[in-house]
Amino acid sequence: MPIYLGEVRPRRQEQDEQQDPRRKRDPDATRKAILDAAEDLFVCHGQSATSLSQIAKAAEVTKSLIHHHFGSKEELWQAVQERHFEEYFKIQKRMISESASTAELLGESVVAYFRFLQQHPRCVRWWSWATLEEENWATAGEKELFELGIGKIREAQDAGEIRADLEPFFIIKTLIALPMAWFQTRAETLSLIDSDVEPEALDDMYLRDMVSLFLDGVRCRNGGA
Amino acid sequence: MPIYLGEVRPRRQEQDEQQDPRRKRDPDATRKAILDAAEDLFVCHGQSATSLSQIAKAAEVTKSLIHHHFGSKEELWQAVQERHFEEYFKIQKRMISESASTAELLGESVVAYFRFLQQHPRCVRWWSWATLEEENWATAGEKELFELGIGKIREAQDAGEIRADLEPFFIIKTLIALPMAWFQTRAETLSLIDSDVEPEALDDMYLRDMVSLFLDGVRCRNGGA
DNA sequence: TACGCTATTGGCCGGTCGGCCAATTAACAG
DNA sequence: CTGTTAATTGGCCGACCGGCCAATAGCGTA
Repeated sequence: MPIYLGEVRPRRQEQDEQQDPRRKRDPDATRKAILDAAEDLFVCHGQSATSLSQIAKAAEVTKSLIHHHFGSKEELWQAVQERHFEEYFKIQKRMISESASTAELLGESVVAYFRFLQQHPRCVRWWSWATLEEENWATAGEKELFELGIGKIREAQDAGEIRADLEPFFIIKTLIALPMAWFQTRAETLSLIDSDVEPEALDDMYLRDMVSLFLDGVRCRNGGA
Repeated sequence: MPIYLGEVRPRRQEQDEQQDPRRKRDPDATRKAILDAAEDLFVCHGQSATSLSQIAKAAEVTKSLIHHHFGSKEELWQAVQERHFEEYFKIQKRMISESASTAELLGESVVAYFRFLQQHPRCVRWWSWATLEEENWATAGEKELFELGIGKIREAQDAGEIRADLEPFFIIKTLIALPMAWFQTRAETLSLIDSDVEPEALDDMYLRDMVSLFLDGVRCRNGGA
């Protein structure tokens, strides 16, 4: 004996019906709605704290439909992850490819990465969940990204722009760590700061010092040693 | 899927019975056993993926007993967290206080912090869970730690050992981020490296380059600019 | 010894979990 | 128009969740 807990709104609004009133089934839109809702909730609460019921409700879909399209909760998580990282790798790859391999390569890269994470807070949280909730193997896309970056750094090292005594892999690790860690702990940092600067201003202040420190750390010294 | 960072030892071994066979109740030992088991499982799987039944089984205790001693699951998590961070802050505070505030302060500090995390992998994971699973406010202990570190850095800046144009708070952020991020992504890194170097050797290689980069970034340049 | 306190136990609760299944029905190919 | 496919639905399942409670039993104390 089901109980009506309020009205169930249709997944597709009236505008959609005007666009195509005959179409009452749309598996692609359904899949997207489920993926979107799942990404929201997974990013917010993590996988194990998110139930299929919540996802179904948020996507305005029945729970059975999730199983129909994705199989299990685990497979849904994988599907969301694939879509997420596909987008991420595409953007990062373009970023690295477009960057010059000479003078201020690393400075531009770290700023670009910082701005990217600033505009995509989901990336930070998703990546954090992923490293905690599953065995973390490097994917092919990740390897490709590192190879690309290592190549660029080697060029800059050969050109004498960057210290040759530092392993390029570790430089990239540092480049990634500094922006990522900042946004991972952003809320905590804000509560740690007494003054009432706006978050964006604080971001910029950190970025300036961080880039300065990083560049001084990787650049060749004039005086040697 | 999950990573096990240590086994849960039985609460009372046979030796204990020999020590005091009459003693069949020991609330303190029980509390400790529950906290130990909870810490193991929370660190491994996070709070929401850990059930009270699992904790009870691991601690060799009934579920009711957990509620008796700690109230709710949430309160148990808090209790574990308090015990964990109390230990953490004590060690860190001693580390900072003992460090000199002159020449190689930051070099020693970052190495010490790196070694600490290397020997306490739980800290990395616990801290990661904490930043994801709960609203993260800076605690009093954390504030104290930062104040302490900022003071030390200011002294070094006044002594001309460290660049005065960098905000001490951000220097500390960097100092923490570089070791933390390394161990957060350690498994992924190992799968990314083709060669079969031992993990400890890789740690040392990263540490050397990271410290060198960090010190070059914060130290005053002879030539100015 | 007897009593009170509480650590400890086993059993139970309502609710929710992930997952499965049969029935319905829209879309489409012939 | 008819048959096939598959998107979609509601209902159901056993398992397990966190939490509660009455009963038991070991300990300190009077």
